[in-house]
Amino acid sequence: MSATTSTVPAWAARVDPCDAACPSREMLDLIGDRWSLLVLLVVGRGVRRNGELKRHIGGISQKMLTQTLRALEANGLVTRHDFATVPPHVEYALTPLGMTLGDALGPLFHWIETYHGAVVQARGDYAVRQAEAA
Amino acid sequence: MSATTSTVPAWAARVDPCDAACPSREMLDLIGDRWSLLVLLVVGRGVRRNGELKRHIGGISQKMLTQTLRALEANGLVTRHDFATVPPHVEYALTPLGMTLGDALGPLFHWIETYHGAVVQARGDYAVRQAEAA
DNA sequence: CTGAATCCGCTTGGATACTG
DNA sequence: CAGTATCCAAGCGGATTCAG
Repeated sequence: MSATTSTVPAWAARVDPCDAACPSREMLDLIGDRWSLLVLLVVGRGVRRNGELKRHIGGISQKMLTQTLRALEANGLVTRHDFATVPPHVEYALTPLGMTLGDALGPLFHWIETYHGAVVQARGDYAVRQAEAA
Repeated sequence: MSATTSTVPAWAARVDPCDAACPSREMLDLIGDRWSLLVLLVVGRGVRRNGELKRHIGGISQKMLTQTLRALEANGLVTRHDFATVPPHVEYALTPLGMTLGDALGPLFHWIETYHGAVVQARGDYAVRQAEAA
């Protein structure tokens, strides 16, 4: 560790957002929307069919579900299997690549569980501080 | 591997997106925007001042930088220290809570580095498949 | 230097109706 | 059941301007 600015956490040194061409940008865009992580999660749970997914992910519209699934498919994270039957039957599943992403997301979900309470409280404290300042 | 649906990855069992009141929803919303993760990352790197941050995070506007910092502050992830001097001097830093989130994001950043190439290739393959189908 | 405030275009995303 | 297409409102977010 050298002197100057060096106290950089390990996790912060890995990507370079300064560079617009950096993978972090487009990858962050892919998962940085309202539904991708949720869909990834539920598909990872083994929910495979369109209707089931829509019922499981409360609040998602058909449009966004399809759109999100297509994006995930286009990026090699989920597979889409159309049985070409009548009535239609389509099944989605995670690819091996998608599963590795799921694994990488594990700590994040764990953090959410663990620290959600702390965030809520911090939010309350902040609101109080704002009120006092005003 | 058992037969029916039971093969649920460990990471997929942790949160319940079905429940609109589930922490996963609001937490996912907080980080699921264009800039939050980036700002969190750069602040984690020790970049503390407004101007520096804007220069480091290519493409971010003053408006979004301030807005994002305020949101992170309101959720207890970063601190804002105003030195109340002329000219103005303000410094941002991660809270301990913010650092734990950074830690939880480490595997995700690592995944991005590791599998970015695979995603790009998958994207190419998908495009080819689309072209052939058409 | 830090940042608040305004204007405004573009995208996001929901509701609905329609197809196979 | 699965999915597309269209319409349209809301808000995200950038550029600019003003202030302390």
